[in-house]
Amino acid sequence: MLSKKTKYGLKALSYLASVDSKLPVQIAEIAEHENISLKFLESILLTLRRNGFLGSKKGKGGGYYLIKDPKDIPMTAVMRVLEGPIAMVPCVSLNFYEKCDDCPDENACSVNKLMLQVRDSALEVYRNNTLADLIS
Amino acid sequence: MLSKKTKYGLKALSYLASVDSKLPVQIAEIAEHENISLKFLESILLTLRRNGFLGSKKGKGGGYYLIKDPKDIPMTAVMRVLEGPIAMVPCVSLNFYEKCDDCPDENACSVNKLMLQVRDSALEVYRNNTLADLIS
DNA sequence: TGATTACCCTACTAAATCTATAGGGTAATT
DNA sequence: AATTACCCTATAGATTTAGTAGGGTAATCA
Repeated sequence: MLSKKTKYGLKALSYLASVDSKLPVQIAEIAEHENISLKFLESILLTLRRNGFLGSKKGKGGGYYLIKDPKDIPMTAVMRVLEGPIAMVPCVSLNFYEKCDDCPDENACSVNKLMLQVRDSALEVYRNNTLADLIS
Repeated sequence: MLSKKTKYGLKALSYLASVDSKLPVQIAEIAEHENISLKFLESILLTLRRNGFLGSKKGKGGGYYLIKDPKDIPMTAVMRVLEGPIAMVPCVSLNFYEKCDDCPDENACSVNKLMLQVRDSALEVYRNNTLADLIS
């Protein structure tokens, strides 16, 4: 299940990409337009800024804005920051690998075998989609 | 994230498919071989039986066994029973559809657009894999 | 320079879900 | 009739989610 955090983050990014001016957009405006709790959105935008997706400007006329061109923002990066691992089990994760404590041999594990394919197929989708693709 | 329930269920099914006799296998044997809590496994096997994947036999020499040939058990069916919806958001789910309460227009929603592709790619993997494919 | 605006940060919490554990009941086989 | 193994209910600790509350701080503009 996709977390609300990821969902809201994606919506916020999409909104920022759709207004397409480089002017900062206030949190309140995004929250209202996308029906998101203001305080919750605030924390999400903060992590997006810390991870290099957004810039922010304080003071009057401030707000958040995209740092890069939407077509240069792949969904792989966004998903990893917001949702975490793309893989459904740690033992097939590229960026968050962890060994299963109950599984003696990964290569013989049916779960591993299946989830490897699921991860690859999801990765392909995320790699083929940039933020620009989502708003067209 | 894949739940332990699904993980254990898949492992149990794989084990039953790998022994490939039609003789019932006791819960305790599966639990020990796959490092699964016995009582937890018990409840998982029960739901698999109720959903037409397994048969059971009581009494001495009893246990669980596959009802169908492993190559006739698609992962789509297994995943839906154990894990629930394959889609990451209800608004793109085929079998568990639900409208988003915060989203005025699904067709204009970027999350919907992305998750639709993710669902389709996952579905393709699950459709192309039967239980037989996982143990070979 | 001072008021305003908007970002920034911490702490807490209600609710839900997950992952079991405990303990007993019941049905089928030998 | 005894044994074996399935079947069912209830409970609970841990973790995660999805916020809420409240205040602090930095930058802008008049």
